[in-house]
Amino acid sequence: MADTPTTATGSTPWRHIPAQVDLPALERDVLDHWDGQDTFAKSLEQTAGGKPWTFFEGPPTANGMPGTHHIEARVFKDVFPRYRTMKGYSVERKAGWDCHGLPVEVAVEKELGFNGKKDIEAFGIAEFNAKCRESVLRHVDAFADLTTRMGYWVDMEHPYRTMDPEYVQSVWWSLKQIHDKGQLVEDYRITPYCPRCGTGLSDHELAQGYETVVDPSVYVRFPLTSGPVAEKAGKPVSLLVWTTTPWTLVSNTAVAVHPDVDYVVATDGNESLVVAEPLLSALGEGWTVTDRYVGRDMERWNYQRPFELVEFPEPAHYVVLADYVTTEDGTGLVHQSPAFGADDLIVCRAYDLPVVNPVESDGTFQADVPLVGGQFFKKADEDLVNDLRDRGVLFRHVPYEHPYPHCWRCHTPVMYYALPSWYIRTTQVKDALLRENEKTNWYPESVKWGRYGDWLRNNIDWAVSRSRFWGTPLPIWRCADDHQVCVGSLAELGELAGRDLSATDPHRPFVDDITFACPTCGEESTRVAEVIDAWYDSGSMPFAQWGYPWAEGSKEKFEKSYPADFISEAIDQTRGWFYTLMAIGTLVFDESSYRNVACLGHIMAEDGRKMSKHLGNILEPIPLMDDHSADAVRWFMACSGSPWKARGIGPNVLNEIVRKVLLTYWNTAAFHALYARLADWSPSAGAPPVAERSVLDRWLVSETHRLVRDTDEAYAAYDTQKLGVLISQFVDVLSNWYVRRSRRRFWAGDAGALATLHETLDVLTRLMAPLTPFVTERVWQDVFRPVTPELAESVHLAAFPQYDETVIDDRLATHVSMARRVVELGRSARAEAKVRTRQPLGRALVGSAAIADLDDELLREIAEELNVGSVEPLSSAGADLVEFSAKGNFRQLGKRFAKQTPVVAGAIAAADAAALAASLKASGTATVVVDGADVEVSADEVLLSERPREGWSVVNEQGETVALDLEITPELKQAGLAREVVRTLQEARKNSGLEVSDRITVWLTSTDPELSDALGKHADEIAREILATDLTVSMPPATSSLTTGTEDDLGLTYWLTKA
RNA sequence: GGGCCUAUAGCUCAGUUGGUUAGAGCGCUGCCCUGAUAAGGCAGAGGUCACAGGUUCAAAUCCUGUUAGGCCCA
Repeated sequence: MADTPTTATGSTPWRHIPAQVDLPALERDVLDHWDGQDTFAKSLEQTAGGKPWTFFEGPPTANGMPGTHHIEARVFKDVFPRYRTMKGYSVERKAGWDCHGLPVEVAVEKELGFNGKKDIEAFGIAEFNAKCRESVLRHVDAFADLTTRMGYWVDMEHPYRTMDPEYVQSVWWSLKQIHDKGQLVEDYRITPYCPRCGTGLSDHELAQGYETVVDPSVYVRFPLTSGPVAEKAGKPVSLLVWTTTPWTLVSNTAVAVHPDVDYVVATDGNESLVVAEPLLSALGEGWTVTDRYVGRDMERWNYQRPFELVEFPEPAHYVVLADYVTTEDGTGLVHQSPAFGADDLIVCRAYDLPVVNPVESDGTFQADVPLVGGQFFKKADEDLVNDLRDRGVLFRHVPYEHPYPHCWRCHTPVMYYALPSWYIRTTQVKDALLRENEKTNWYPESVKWGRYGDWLRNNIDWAVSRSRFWGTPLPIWRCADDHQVCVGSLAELGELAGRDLSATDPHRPFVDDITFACPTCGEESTRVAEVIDAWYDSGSMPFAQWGYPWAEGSKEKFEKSYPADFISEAIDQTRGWFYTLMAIGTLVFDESSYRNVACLGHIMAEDGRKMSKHLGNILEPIPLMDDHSADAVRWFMACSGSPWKARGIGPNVLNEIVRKVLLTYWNTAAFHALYARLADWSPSAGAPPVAERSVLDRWLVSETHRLVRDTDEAYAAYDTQKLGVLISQFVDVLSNWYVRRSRRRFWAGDAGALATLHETLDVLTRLMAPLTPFVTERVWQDVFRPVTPELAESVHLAAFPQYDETVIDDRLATHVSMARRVVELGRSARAEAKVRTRQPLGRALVGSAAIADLDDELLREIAEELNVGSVEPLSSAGADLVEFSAKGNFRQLGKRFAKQTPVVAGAIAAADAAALAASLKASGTATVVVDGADVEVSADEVLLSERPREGWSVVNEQGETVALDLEITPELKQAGLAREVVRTLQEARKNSGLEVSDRITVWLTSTDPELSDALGKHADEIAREILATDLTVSMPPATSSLTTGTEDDLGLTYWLTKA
């Protein structure tokens, strides 16, 4: 690395790796290194011939600043391509920008101080769109900085942009495919509409304008004219219908009932009314039920409509079935007016009912409508209700308070209004969509047939047009006779228009000006006014990013990369990009465009609340990474908690990742480099065969292969949470068990230990590289490449490690974990006895179940770790010292005894444990008495534990026992004092700034006779431990300049100097 | 109003096919260990596993309902 702070030392290639490291500074260096070496490009070149593994980048809109939440999906979009690249796949990574859409227009409108579409038209569409074009790329640099800083490798040099002419023409081509199949059609769409402003409102605008108002709610009689109860003993029978918008009754078209709800006919003696049974109480007192029908049996009963004010194409005015009908309020019979309600329109369309709309676009009734002609729609309620009352069809009238949307600009009540709109008939490919979804792997799986599957099963046609300015123009031209031509490219348009249009900007207003003679009738064809939903743009990226099929080479690129192996975005894209990608792919190619999709939860502030300016809890992404390192942030995004759930990020959790994972890993590598350098060891020097290495080496080799196997599986299954658990646990046990227990061998330059740790760190570095690409690169450059120059020049150009299943030794794993367990219990026993670890003890006794798993090598490790002379079986203390207890193993017993389990377990607990133990040991079975009968139980059905009676410090947990012999002989006492002296001098060495390998000269004096005795007997051992070439038990010569100190508790005074 | 997700220690979260005494980290207290470490270990305090029913010999785990929060949609 260019300006690395690490340096080669002397003749050895081993670099000095500092134990402390500034991760953010390290990352800046690594970024420079990648930049200088062109590492990303090399990784693509190196794998160019490999099997393709395709990833699609979901395009962000760059008209806002990137936030910390943007890092989340980008981590997933980086980790798996890096992993696949290390596995030899060719992974193309093209960035993209989403350029069109209403949010862009709204932002520009706000900048210009505009107040609606009229202002834009006055300003000029060309000028307005130019502003949008500029706005949408305003923060591309900020996104690029974020992308670079976090180590997301994606090609930002050649991104696709949804506004580029090549992209737009590709979108046109796909729309033409859909139009030619008759699946892109014009129809009515119910839009929230402000009649004063004359404009539709977006959902976002609508949400801002809710106000609580009091509307008349009316219960109206609709007399039946057909069906089994139309005539009831000469008395009229009516459907009772409830509505809060009496003005829509003028255009009543049908009445909807729920197919599965029970409806009743009730009479008060004068008349009969039909209502849903759960809402019978709406009628009041004195009504008796005479008949009942399930909703689905009422289908197509005819009735007489409430007003005869407008002409109506028949057939209409009958009962229809609709699942959305509820029995929460009203009567369970819902008035349908498809021009003014989205649900109404869907339901009525299914019955082919007409859409009758007597209201002008300014919100007034058409002038020729009797009674209410010319009236504003809301104002007409009063006259209409009065008329209903006068004619005796009004059953009840009550004021109804509810939230109703108003225009956020002018507070005019919003009208839900049928406007012509272009639809893609996705309902026609619903079965194909369900089929494609079945083939898709969702992470987490619950989304597949949960939130997303529900959306597909309830699929509705996609209203794809927008009456706006900045978007892909809908490429449909038509003449007065509605002969439509959907144009698939500028070349095609040029042919129709008879001139070269290849350089035309395919946006409004330029394409609006192009007209041609209708190919069918010769009359003038003009473009329809709309642009398309920007979601269609982004859902087209699998082919449009290559300009398919027009751009040169686009066919090859497209065919090679469709469908994608992997996409990932946050959960809010289920009905957004995840849907539009699948829908467009299925419509155009009859195949969804992705196979695996990771669907992430949202990123919150550390307090679990949404990050917002209002709360002042926003964490800016780049400062966050500069404070904690990008690797830590990446690790958080991938491995902390479940990525499928909302998660809070902040300094606490990031600091923990740095300390527990990144620095522990770094430090283990630094430790290895330190002792490999001191031993002048080389990986090429050859090491003893694994089978001849020490037990901990053999164990670590096995665990390393296990880790490769498990992480490889986790990567392949997109399970980053599991990766985090596997790697962090491995790093912890590597540092705090393997290295800790092996330190003496490293000090001695043991080739087996050095080779084992070297190999393990190599593997660990590779398999962590996709997650934490910075620190692993630095370790690769500073620890591995200097000593093995033939290695790949970057860890990201190296191969993912391989494993050998036959090397994974489960028995050895069990044995080592038992050893660790015994150590844990031994420490606990020491703490309980209040005997410090530096005081050697004679022996530890271990329960017989545990000791069966421990060979001599492991017993030695335990003895050393616990500072005891030997570890022996508990039974060696003499049989009568041991006390047994027995418990039933519920899980085992449950299989055999089911209901009797607790009784048998009780019998085991009540039995003579010593006899039970003896019998199990002798024959493998034992007999207990259950309800007077003998029952035979086997060894695995009984949990035995044993403990000595007294004079020992004993810890007994979950069947395992460790006992410490607390007798401290004079020899042990002195050995303990020697350990204290060693400890004191090691501390002094460290404080005086000596290197770990420096040799020293030492003088010691004591004021305590017992200590003096110990110094005399253990002088050689002390000298060896503290690397003293010369140790004198006396005062030093008066002239020397020395480090000195005293340890009062011991009565020790020391002087030392570098030898 | 509908659908989905979530609810476990003060905080952040694990918890396999139901099974013995529900775990970890952070934080707190005490002690210990340290020739790489910003570490590590042992112990202590801290839990009505949101609530209410149900299934079962046995429920944090399976079922039903309720409450609260989140997301999407109306």
